[in-house]
Amino acid sequence: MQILDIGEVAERSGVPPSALRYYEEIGLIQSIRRHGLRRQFEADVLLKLSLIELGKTAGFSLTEVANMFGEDGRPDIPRDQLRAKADDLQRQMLDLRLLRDALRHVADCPAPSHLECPTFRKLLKATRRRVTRPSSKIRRRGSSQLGE
Amino acid sequence: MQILDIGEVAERSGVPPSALRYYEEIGLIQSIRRHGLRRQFEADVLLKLSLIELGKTAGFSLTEVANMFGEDGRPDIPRDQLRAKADDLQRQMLDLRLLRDALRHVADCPAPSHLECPTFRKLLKATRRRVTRPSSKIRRRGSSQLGE
DNA sequence: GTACGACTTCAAGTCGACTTGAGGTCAAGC
DNA sequence: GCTTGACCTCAAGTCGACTTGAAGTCGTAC
Repeated sequence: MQILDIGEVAERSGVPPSALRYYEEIGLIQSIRRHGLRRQFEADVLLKLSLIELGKTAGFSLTEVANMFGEDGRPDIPRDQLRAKADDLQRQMLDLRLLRDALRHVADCPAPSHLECPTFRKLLKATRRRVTRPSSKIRRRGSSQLGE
Repeated sequence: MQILDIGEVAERSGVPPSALRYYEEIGLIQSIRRHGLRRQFEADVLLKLSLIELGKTAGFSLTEVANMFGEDGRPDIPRDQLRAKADDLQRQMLDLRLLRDALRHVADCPAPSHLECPTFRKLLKATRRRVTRPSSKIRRRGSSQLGE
C-alpha cells in the first residue's frame, strides 16, 4: 500500500498537520513509521479521515468517533447502541428541519414580532416537546456566518 | 404578563440558573427587575429559551442565535442571509442522513472490515465530496453515549 | 558541507459555554 | 429578630479540539 508523509496527508485530506499529530496522540489514527522525524502514513488513513470528518460533521466527539469505528472500520460497539445512535441522528434531523422552517418563516413573514405570529408559535411548540426531554445537542462552526 | 423568578424559569425551562445568568450577561435574555437580589423574568422568556435551545440543538453558537432572533424574535439579519442559513441546515441534514446510513450499515453489515465493503465505501465517497468543500460542522453532546 | 524547508517536540494558549467556589445578601417563616 | 435557603457577585476553572510558538532535527538540493 502507498505511503504518504504527513504533509501529503494534510494536503489531500485538508486536515492540518497539527491536527493529524493530535489525532495520533489520542490514538485516532496511526503513523506506520518515520522518515527522519517525519511521520508517514498508509494511504488508508485518508479514508479513515473522511470517516472522522463525517462523524464530526454529524456532531460526534472524537472519542465517540473512535469508539464507533475501531481498527480499520470495525465497530467495537454493540449493534443496538449503533442503532440507537442512528435514531439520535434521526431526531437531530428533525430538529434541523424545525429550525430550518423557523428560519425560512422568519425570512418571509412580515409580522413585526414573530413571537406573536401563530405559525411561528406553532413551530416553537413542536420544539418545546423535543427540548424538554433532551435528546441530542449539536454544535457547529464554519459556513455562512451570521454572528459577529 | 406573568412574572417568574429565576428559580422558576430554571425549573420550567430546564436551563440552570447559572446558565440563565450567563445568558443575561451576554444579552441573550433580559430580567425585568429584581426581588431583593433575585432576578425576575417575564413568562415570555420561556419561549425565548425554547428558541435558544432550538438554535443550539441545530448547531448554532449563542451569538448566532442572538443575531438570528433579536428583540422579541425580530431578526436583525437580511433575509437572504437567513435563507442561506436555512440552506446550510439543509446540507447539514444531508450529512446527518449520510452518517445515519453509515451507522445503520455498520450495525447490520456482517463484513469483517467495513473499509472493504463496497456499500460502505460508496457512502464514504459521497462524504468525501461534502467534506472537502467544508460547508458546515456540527458538534453535539448528551444522549445515547458511545464514548468514554 | 551547508543551507533550506518541512518537519519535530513540548508547553502554553484559545474559544465557547458554562460550572464551581468562596464569601455575601436578602425576604419569608417561625 | 434570627435562621434558612435561595439567590447574589466575581474570579477562576473545565472541556474538547485544536493552534501557536520556541527551539531543535533531518533529508535533500545545491
